[in-house]
Amino acid sequence: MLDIKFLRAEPEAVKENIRKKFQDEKVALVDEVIELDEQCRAAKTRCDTLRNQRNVISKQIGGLMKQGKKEEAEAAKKSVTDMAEEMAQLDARVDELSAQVRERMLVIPNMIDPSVPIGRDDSENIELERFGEPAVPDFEVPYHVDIMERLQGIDLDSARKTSGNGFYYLCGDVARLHSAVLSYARDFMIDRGFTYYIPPFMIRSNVVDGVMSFSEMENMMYKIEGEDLYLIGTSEHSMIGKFIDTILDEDALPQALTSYSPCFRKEVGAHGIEERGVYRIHQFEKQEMVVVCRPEESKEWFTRLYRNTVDFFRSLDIPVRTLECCSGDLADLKVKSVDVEAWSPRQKKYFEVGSCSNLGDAQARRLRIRVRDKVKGNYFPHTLNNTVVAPPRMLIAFLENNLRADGTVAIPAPLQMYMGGKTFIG
RNA sequence: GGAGAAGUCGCGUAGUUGGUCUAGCGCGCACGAUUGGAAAUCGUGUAACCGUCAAAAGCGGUUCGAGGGUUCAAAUCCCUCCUUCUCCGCCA
Repeated sequence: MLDIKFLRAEPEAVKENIRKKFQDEKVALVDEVIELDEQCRAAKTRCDTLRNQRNVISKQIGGLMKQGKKEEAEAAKKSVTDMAEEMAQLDARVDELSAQVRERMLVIPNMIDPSVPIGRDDSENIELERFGEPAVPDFEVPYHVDIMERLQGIDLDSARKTSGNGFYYLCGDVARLHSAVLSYARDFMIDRGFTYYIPPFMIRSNVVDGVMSFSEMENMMYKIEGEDLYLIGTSEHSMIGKFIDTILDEDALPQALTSYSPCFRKEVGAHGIEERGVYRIHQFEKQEMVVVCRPEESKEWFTRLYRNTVDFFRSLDIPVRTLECCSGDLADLKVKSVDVEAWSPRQKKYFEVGSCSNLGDAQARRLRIRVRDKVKGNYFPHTLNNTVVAPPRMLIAFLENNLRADGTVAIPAPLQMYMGGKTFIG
């Protein structure tokens, strides 16, 4: 969400930004906002003036009543009554106009960072850097579900019976591996100075409204029947939600948080749950990073955040690359975003395992998250988020890359203490 | 789930026969005075958002959990909702 003052001052820049994102149909919204906003402010000014008059007269009436001057008081009352109708109309007009302005402001995309490459869709995302050798072994790497089944580590048939498609039972060493990865990720981030959180796994509708659009909500969030509660789709929802409508002290910044949670997603829409396996599912678990920082520090944090994920995967011998989201593929709220992708020796390509985003001040503005600054006045901080790791999807990369010719799976050194000292499973 | 109590400007509180409430007081905080320095003391200040303005100051508006209503006028009266606390019940 943009600052409307910025839009008023730089309408052409906002339009140019919309074009860069190939959303030309939204260009007209800019002029509409300017027009509606102007009307809205005019109505508000007029309404405020009337209300001021009313307040002044009301106060006089109070004085008159006290002195017992009944007739004068009655006359004054009448003059206020005459204003009431115009005021009511103006009030309604202001409400209506500001709703129309907000409606448009919510869909006008955030200003993208100058470094974001211009492109229409995900096919034009740009590889930034590779880490590790994308090796293909000389034996065949099976589909990840087959690897898991051979390890007696997954039961999809039972999950379909109890819960339907898109759910899983993990068991034995694979389940243990799943927990080990999360425990290791937790400690990995704590060691890097992040504060560990276990947040609520359900949030209220007003928080949901704040952190996502209506269509996102419809396509992602599971609602608890008969309660004003939704299952979170990511811990970012509860972690950012905790700051809604708050003013942080300057010395509380930066907030560098790492949170664990299960994540629940309906996955309605474009992709859906069309594939077998645990790549896209209704339930997974995730270690996340969330940062709230000073605006001038967000670029530096952005790089640090996705490097954390790269380092994490590299420490588990998984080759990764970073992929910069082009303008057209960038979600409207984001200033810049980089995906971390892991190498799949079976598919011989990289696939997404995490996404790092800098939201600038847009999310903070939308959620009224502010920082107290007595000298310059309160300001909106920047917010960022990134995936550390999200199994079981991550296990696909893990198993494929650590699979050995004899069918066993190597456990890299950092994970061994979380696996009871095992150096391999199988 | 049952019963009761309560939500006021960072914190704690005052304020309910509607009108100098333009929300008082205490604490905290900031600045200043005093001091060799400090404590103590004294003084001053102490919210957010919107509008007006080139900008600041100033001025105006809104906000006493949220929303609606009554009224010329609502922290105060009425309605609906939310939340918190206490006790009981149930339960990882």
